[in-house]
Amino acid sequence: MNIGEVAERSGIPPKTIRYYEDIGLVRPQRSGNGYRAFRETDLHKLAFLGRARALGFSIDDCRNLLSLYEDENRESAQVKAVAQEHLSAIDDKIAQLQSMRETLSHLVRSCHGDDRPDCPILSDLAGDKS
Amino acid sequence: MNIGEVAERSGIPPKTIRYYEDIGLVRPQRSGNGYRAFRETDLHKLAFLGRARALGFSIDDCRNLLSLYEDENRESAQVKAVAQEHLSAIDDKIAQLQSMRETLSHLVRSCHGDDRPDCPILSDLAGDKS
DNA sequence: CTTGAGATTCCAGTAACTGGAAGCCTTATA
DNA sequence: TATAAGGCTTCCAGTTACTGGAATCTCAAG
Repeated sequence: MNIGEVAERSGIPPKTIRYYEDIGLVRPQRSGNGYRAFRETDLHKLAFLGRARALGFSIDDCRNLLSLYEDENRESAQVKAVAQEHLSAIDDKIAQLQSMRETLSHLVRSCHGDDRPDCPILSDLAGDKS
Repeated sequence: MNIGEVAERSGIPPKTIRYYEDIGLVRPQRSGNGYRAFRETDLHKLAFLGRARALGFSIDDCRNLLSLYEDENRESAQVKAVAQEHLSAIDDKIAQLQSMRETLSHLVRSCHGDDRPDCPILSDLAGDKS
């Protein structure tokens, strides 16, 4: 398989696949013409990566998960640990965003948003006390 | 004021303040010794930036908000538009994270997490049906 | 006079790609 | 057979918003 077909089938753009090779996540062989020659296992790996990335795992986590996946003797506890840590990072991020959202939506609601210059959003950012 | 004091009072680290000058967000004067000489207005601007950044506004948004802030003839509608767009970006991000969270927490719950290699998390990432 | 704190500049690295240029390789068509 | 289109290659640069570190300079205290 050439890179185009793999891209199509894995849903990962060619550029990204080349990047993943650069950083050692996949190691496709090469055909005589210098083109990358992907096997089914490479495709499988890339699809794995695509799903892990879609769940927000970092590249480093992905590397880790992939090696656990390929290790017959892994302990599921190791996988679970990675996932749990990521989950709690997601929770933190959600909490942070929700707090921003809270403040921001108050501000937006309080701004009349017309042609007058008076604006509580700017006042707040400027630090004006109430 | 030297950069250290401004950093202290604005809560923005010196490195970041220098960076903000690099990209033209603040333009402190210079004293004879080459040190940056900040006025109260610079400090005020930096505090403004700190608050905007804390609400998740991008540097570009900040630049925009700052210029609106300094424009006596702004229309509050412009400010509100920036804020609303950011708010909806935040909402999108929260939704995306919550969807990740959903999937991931199911997976985590379904993994027994012991010394056995069997792991639903990996199975899911590998694309195993059911 | 020396020492230490705080200031300066410049370079590089972070995360994970993405865009673009220049140039092969292959295939189809005129 | 010439050529044009499309896919592939590599390499360089840019993105976001800083942050760390090195080498050097300035200033105040003892």
